[in-house]
This record gives sequence, structure tokens and C-alpha cells, in this order.
Amino acid sequence: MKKVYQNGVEATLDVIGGKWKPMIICHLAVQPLRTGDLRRAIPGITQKVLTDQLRDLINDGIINRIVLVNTAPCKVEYQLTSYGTSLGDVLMQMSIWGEQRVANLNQDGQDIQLLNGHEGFSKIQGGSSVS
Amino acid sequence: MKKVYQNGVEATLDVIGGKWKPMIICHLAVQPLRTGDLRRAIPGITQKVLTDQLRDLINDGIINRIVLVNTAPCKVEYQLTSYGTSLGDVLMQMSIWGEQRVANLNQDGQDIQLLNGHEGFSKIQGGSSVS
DNA sequence: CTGAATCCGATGCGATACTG
DNA sequence: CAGTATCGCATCGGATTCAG
Repeated sequence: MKKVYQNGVEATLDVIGGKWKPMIICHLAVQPLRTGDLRRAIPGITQKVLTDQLRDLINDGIINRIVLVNTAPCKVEYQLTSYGTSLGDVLMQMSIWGEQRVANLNQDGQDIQLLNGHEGFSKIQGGSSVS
Repeated sequence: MKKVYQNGVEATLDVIGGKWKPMIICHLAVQPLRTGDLRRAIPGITQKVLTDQLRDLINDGIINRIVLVNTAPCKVEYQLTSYGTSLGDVLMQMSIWGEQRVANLNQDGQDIQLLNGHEGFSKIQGGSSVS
């Protein structure tokens, strides 16, 4: 089927729009991880949702699925592709803007919690070291 | 109810994640527009969806709703707030990345159409003039 | 330990028709 | 012309269960 995007933003959201995808990318940016590691690193995610979103990211070329064959229990590892690292700047910008927004809202009396800062995304590629 | 975000990216997606919101912001970045104008500027959007997403953007402080009182048929106009303009850089980055992605996919034999480039977002604030 | 299968509720988006 | 109300559908994310 032929896709039509209004603009590049839609195309980007197709890739990172999933609820947990930014977190997954963030963790894999530091080092390759196995599914068990990811589940522990991302509290609240379920088995299905994790594998669903991992599959999406694989199909979009953001991560690689690597089967380690010479191990006793067959192990599976996921790692960011070089294409995946190109998302670093975008995620960084989005994370920073979102943090400022949360800060604003909380000043206006709302009670919003932000579990992780943007430092995680700075690990990707050169990691444009923003304060 | 208390909200909890994993990271800033989620908070940002809450604001611009709607299917048409980037387009709406893009058009309002150039000049204030009335609903009829927006419907004509955004082919495919329906009345309901447009007003739904406009209301969301108002509640999030991205746009202002201005009722022009001294006109024969009561007119309503929408304009970007200064807070809304702060989204400029983020949308720009996302649009550029998405455009490159579409280009890559089309080179791989897919047939994806991209209606608008990132130029529209350059109108926001200083409009960090990227090529 | 990895991950596939099934069921299900919430929600976003859309079509249509109606009010001021 | 601006906005609302109702209905419907598709998609996403989540709980649970089963298999290699």
C-alpha cells in the first residue's frame, strides 16, 4: 500500500511514536541489551509490548536483532544500528522541550512526574553535549 | 489525575502527537487563520477533527483562540502563542529527519509521497534557516 | 529465557447530520 | 461560517496464557 505523509514530522512519528520506543532506543544507545535486561530497565512494560515495539524498530532499521549462537541457552541481543543513532539529535531536542514543558506545568500547580532526563539520549552518537 | 512521563519525549508527543497538529502549527506559524482557511489549507481534515485538535492545542497553550467581535458574522481566528513558537526547532528537526527517511525508503523501492517539506516550519520564530 | 497467540479496553480519527 | 452530537471503526497498548 502506498503511504502519503503530510510532512516529515509524520514520518518521524511513525518510527518513534510508540509509547516505549524512545526509552528502548535510549537504553540501547548505551550498550546492546538482551530482552530480559530491557524488561528490567523499563519498569511497567509487558513482554508483548516490548517484543512488538522491538519488531517495529527492527523493521524500521533502527535496531538489529543478533542471535548469539555459541551460547548454552540461545541468547538474543539487540543493538542500535548506525541509522538508529541518527535519531539522537531529534530525540534530544524533543526530550529537552518536554522537560521544560513539564517544569512549566508543575509551576502552574499541576503534579507531573518525569522519570528520566535527556542525559540518556546524549549517549547517542557524538552526544551533542547539551547542559 | 497525576501524570507520569518516562521522559521528555513523551511529554512532547502529548502535544504534537496528533495526526494533524504539526500541519496546523505549521500553517498558523505563517499567519493567524480562521477555521475555514485551515480546512482549505489542510485537505482531508474534517470539521470535527479540526476543532478537536484546535481545542487540544489551546488547552496546551500552543495557540490562542481570538473572537473578533466587531464583525458582521462573528469570526474566529487562531494564532500561535509565543510558547507555540518554541516548538519551531523541534518540529524542524523532526521534519528534516523524516524527509531523509522517506528519501531512503523510496530508494529502496517503496513508493511514499511527502506532500510538504520542512520549509513551512522555518517560518516559526527566527526560523533557523536550514538548507 | 525468548517470544508468539489471543482476548480486550481505551482512544484517536473519521463520516454524517444538526444548531446558532 | 463556527461549533456540537452521535455513531463507528481501526489501532495501540495491556493482561494472560502457551510454546520452543
